[in-house]
Amino acid sequence: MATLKQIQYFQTVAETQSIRRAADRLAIAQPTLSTQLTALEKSLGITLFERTRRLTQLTPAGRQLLPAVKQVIAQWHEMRELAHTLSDTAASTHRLGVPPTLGPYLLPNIVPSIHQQFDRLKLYVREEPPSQLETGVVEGRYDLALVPLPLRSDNLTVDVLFREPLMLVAAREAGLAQNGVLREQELAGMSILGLDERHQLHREVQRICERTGAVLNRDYEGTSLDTLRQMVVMGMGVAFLPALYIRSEIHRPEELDVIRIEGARLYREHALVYRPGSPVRRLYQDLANLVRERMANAFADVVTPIFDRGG
Amino acid sequence: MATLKQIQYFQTVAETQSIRRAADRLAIAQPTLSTQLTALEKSLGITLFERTRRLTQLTPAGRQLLPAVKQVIAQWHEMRELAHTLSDTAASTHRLGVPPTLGPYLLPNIVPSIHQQFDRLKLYVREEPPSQLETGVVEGRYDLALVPLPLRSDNLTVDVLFREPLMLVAAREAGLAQNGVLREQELAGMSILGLDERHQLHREVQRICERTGAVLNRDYEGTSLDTLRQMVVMGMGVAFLPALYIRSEIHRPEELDVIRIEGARLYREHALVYRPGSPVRRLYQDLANLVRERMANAFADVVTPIFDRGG
DNA sequence: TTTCTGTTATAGTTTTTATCTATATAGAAG
DNA sequence: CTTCTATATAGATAAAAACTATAACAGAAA
Repeated sequence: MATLKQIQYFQTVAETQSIRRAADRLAIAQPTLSTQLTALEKSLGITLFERTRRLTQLTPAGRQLLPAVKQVIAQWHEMRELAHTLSDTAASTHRLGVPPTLGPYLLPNIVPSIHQQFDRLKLYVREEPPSQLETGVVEGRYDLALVPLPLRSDNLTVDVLFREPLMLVAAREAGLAQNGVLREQELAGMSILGLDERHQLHREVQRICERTGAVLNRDYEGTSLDTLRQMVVMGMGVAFLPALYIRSEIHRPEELDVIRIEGARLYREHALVYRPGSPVRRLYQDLANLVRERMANAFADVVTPIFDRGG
Repeated sequence: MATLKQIQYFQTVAETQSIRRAADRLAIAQPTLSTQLTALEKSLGITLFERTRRLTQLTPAGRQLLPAVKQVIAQWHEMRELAHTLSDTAASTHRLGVPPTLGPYLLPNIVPSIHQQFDRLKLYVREEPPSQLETGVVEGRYDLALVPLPLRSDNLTVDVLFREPLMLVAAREAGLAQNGVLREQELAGMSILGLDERHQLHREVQRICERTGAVLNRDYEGTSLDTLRQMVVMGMGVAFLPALYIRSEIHRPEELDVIRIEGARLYREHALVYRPGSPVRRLYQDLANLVRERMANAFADVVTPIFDRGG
């Protein structure tokens, strides 16, 4: 069937113009080479060499086949080189899924650290709603994903990363801010703006409202954190926004008040998930740790890293 | 060592996302595929697949190696296709050597016939003095050559093609032409112009002069048949020119007389030579026959094809 | 839960094929 | 004519690729 070995043999004989010398160079016995050469010729249906005692040289057909043979060998070497660089698992491109309410505000803060520690690792990042991220990882469209807890699937490995508070954001003119803090009870009856229901955050805010007696305004829903924020600025109501978004995007305190709610468990938790069978799960664990450490070092005032709980 | 088979297996498993299905498609047993896949992974130092019961899918590294693998296989198929077209020996490019005093005047007459009969055969033609053509064929720089007889080498197969008369050419004003014929004796003492000694024709004319008593003028020698002819036109003397040259190049009879010498064996013989070991000698014999037939059909008045004598 | 089904991995065997050693054969050189 | 050197062939051995049978295991179904 024309093996790689055989075509390597072919090339060497063509170069050395001698079966004997080629055999030496290939470190095999001369009869082996003779046999393999004949086998190759038979499988190709071509006489490749004109064998004489003095020299073994290419036939016209063999001469014209040689470049094609070299191409095959060259491609093969290229493949092996690529395999070699890829043999470091951290040298591959991994497909990372992120939710739209987290990715843009978290990744810019951690990607540089990742590149610093795993300098040859590349991330192909895509944004999707968390539910689709989960199935995406299960079905293999992603290698790993950042998702909010709790998970629907139970067949994924979960590395919990950190807890991110949700802060109440109100227009400055509303005058809600009493030294930046409100008690949970004061939320009762308040009209809350949220995202549309395709976002995971919709449900999280919904749960908070149910618990605190606040009223989720379903007449106007944001399609992104940015539009939600604009709605607040325009005085349409107040909203719960994730701390990383606030830290990342809200820089003009004169327009908005950011208010912490006292006593309430107002936060969401993010985890890194991947298939338990992934041969590179170790790398993903390392990545998870890297994220936690980065959060602890530079974002301790914003989020709470979670080191102990595993998946 | 990563065989072609193995990387084909790799590709098939990647496509089918299942070892079982890939084994079916490859018409091998499933354990064989499992084993070979593992062997490939080991030899590449990469885990290519993430195997679960539900599906077997590529790892990030495997995903990135796949294009390179496809390249190798594609090149390999290309090589096999080329081999297939080359398996017709008459589909290759053969290196043909010709002497400068024959090639330009013979080839235009026979190449069309060759292309007609062997439509996919290609000839790479080079001109060199016959002695170098001979060694060129022996040493493998040429696949075959047209050379004048007799040969120096005795380790070449010789297919004698045809006999080409040498005609005496004189300036019209010299008035030598007596109805286009002279007797051999009349050559005695005549001053003959010839080519320089690097040409085979030099020696041939020299021999004729010795036999007939003519005198070879060594003060002025032509470097090609064309310059020799110009010397004759300018009245510097007479010369022996090959019949095919005359037929091909001399169209203005007013300038030159072409004279046949009666009774003398004034001719040269041309042969097609090639290495006896050449695997395509059969093709070369066919070519030789083609040339003879072409000469017999269209050039019977100029040359004498030789069908019987072999090498 | 247990069973059934489908998938991959492992064990052991057989077949194939690649390789070796020894030797035959045949040009080329002395 | 012998010797040298290169390739080819024969026969044996070793390597590896294939098979069958079966284990292990996850997920679906009973």
